[in-house]
Amino acid sequence: MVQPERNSGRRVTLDDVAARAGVSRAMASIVMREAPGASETTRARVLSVAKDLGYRPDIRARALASTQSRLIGVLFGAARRYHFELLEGLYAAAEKHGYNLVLSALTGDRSERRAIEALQDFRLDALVMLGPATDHPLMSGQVPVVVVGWHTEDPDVDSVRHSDAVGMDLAVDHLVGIGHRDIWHLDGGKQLVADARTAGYEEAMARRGLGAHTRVITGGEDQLDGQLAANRILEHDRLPTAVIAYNDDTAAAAMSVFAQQGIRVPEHISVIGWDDSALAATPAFNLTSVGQRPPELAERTIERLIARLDGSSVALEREVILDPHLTLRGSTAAPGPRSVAAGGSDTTVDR
Amino acid sequence: MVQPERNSGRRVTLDDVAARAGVSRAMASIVMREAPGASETTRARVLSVAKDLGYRPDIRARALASTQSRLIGVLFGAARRYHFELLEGLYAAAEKHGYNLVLSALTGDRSERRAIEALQDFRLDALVMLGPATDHPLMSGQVPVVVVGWHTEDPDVDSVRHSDAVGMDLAVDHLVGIGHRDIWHLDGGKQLVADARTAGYEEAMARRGLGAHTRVITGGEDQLDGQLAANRILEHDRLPTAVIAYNDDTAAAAMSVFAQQGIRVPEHISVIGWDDSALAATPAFNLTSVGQRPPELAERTIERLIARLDGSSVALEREVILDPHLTLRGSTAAPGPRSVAAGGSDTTVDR
DNA sequence: TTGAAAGCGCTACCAG
DNA sequence: CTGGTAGCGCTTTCAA
Repeated sequence: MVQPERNSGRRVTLDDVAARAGVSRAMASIVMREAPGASETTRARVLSVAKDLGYRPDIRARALASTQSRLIGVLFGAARRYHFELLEGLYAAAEKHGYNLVLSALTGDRSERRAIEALQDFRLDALVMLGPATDHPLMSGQVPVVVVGWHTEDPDVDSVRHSDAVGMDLAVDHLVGIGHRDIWHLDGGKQLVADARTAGYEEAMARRGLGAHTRVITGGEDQLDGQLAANRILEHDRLPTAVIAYNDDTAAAAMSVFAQQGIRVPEHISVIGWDDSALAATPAFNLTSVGQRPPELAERTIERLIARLDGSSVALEREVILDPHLTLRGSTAAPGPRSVAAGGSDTTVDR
Repeated sequence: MVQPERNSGRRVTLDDVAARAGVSRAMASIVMREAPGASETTRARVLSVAKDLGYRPDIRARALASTQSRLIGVLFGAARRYHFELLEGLYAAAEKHGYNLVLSALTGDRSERRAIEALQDFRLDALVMLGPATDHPLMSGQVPVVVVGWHTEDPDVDSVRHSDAVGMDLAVDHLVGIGHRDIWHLDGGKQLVADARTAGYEEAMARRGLGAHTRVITGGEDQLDGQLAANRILEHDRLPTAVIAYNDDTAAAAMSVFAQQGIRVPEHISVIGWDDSALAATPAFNLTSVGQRPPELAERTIERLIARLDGSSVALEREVILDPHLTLRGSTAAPGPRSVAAGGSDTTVDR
């Protein structure tokens, strides 16, 4: 039941491994680093000894001795479900490339500056920012930085994200396709991503000659914002037949408000969310949603960082823009009275 | 595009500070560590030079040289709002004591073992577990471990949490006080905390002679679980007049389901959540909820860890159990037809 | 009080 | 391909 003591009090070092394998420490180091310069047999032997001894390299010593720390920082502002899904992918991708992740949360009391300082103490090789969406990340220029999910003008910052324009186009296209015209957008408030998404919505509507039906309702990014915005919608004399929300949280919140007012989704109003998160897949919401596969975003993010780090920058574009998809669920249907869509399996629409 | 040199190529080291201050490196080290053995004047001078130079100690070197890393690991399983609020407090408390936090998330693909291994590479001085609620944390016995929010039999693990029994008592007391008798519990599924909470509910009911009105509905911890459980409740011939949910997420989800079925809260049914999270405070839910102030939990957690680390364990109790409070909002009212409670300010009930 | 010196565990560079 | 040998930046004895 109790934790077994690690090999008589002292931890296993590279020297132990080298001695036991009958090679020099340098050799052992080469093998552990997967660096070139060791024969297959030696490599195999060292590896097996290391495993036997339960050797784990000391990242402190490793970082201190080398110019790299093999540490990637991840700064996240909100603990949204979507971020968590992204994290999952980041861990996997980083590990695959032999990197560790250092997480740093940006909480209310903790400014970006403080969070970054804490991160800098670890001597990161690179930084991934899931948020906050600022125009000029503080660590820009110091190490490779990639922001995921939004965009910045900073020439030193890469970005990996999905296209808001394409996503909006998919959403509007779907709705128009089943007969909607009065499609409103419940926006994300005043922030970079929200602006891009709103612009995408307006263009998509205009492109279909629905400029006159365009209407943007001020929203935000959390459930509370969604509730308030939904109430704001209900104040109008004539309701839209469909609403495209900024994200799944606000969409779900709006749905709840509608339900409380006896307005049924999708019979009376169709709702589309954004992120295609687990919340959207929840049976009670069963939300049609625009989404990017987080694992893919994560993979591309790490990939990009590694490329920068290796200097193997084969003509890197500063922005990686992926096409989102639209997952069709039960929250959208043709306008006007009709029965609920069958709760069958989800359908995905790609561009 | 390429890595710009930071501060004229080299970073500021302790030697730089020492040289500039005209003292030995050892002296500078003493000052930076706030260790005894330096005169006031020396200390002041060194500190000022360090600040001028923008010196930041290298935690890698520091950790390597000393037996301590001054790093506290935080393992979290779910990215729930409540955990995030807790994190906020942990950062503040750790910083106050001169410790850094290293976060590690437990995602689907990433078992506790892997997360712990990643953490161990940092040579943590201590570990805080927000989850998962296992009976025997893997790092137990290696470093001080405190689990927050639940309880374990492991004698090497401290725990800081609120009392589920007291919380349930507050909830049941409030409901009974305004006239409810048919009070059901929508439980948290099969996990440690859920069991404790269910037991608390049953005792609280029994204590008031309501044993016959006791009924536990199988639930879970996320919104989906809440939805399903709510539907399960609706299958009964006779509905309860009040429901105490396992947490705010399930409570909110249940409320949504009720609303969709035309059952109004609190007119037809009262609902109490748990965690008193931001979700509960959301106007649309306005949920009466049992809660603990996360900052307090966090503070006690770090405090306890430091005590263990310092060995200043003045007869430490293995468990710190705090009293939760009940925040009264609009989701509870006397049973039977009546109008909605005014949306005034929240009321808090302590024990 | 202060300074010199010995590592912490590892990487990286060197000549064999 | 291999085995010495410097350090990385800091803490920590131990004398002075």
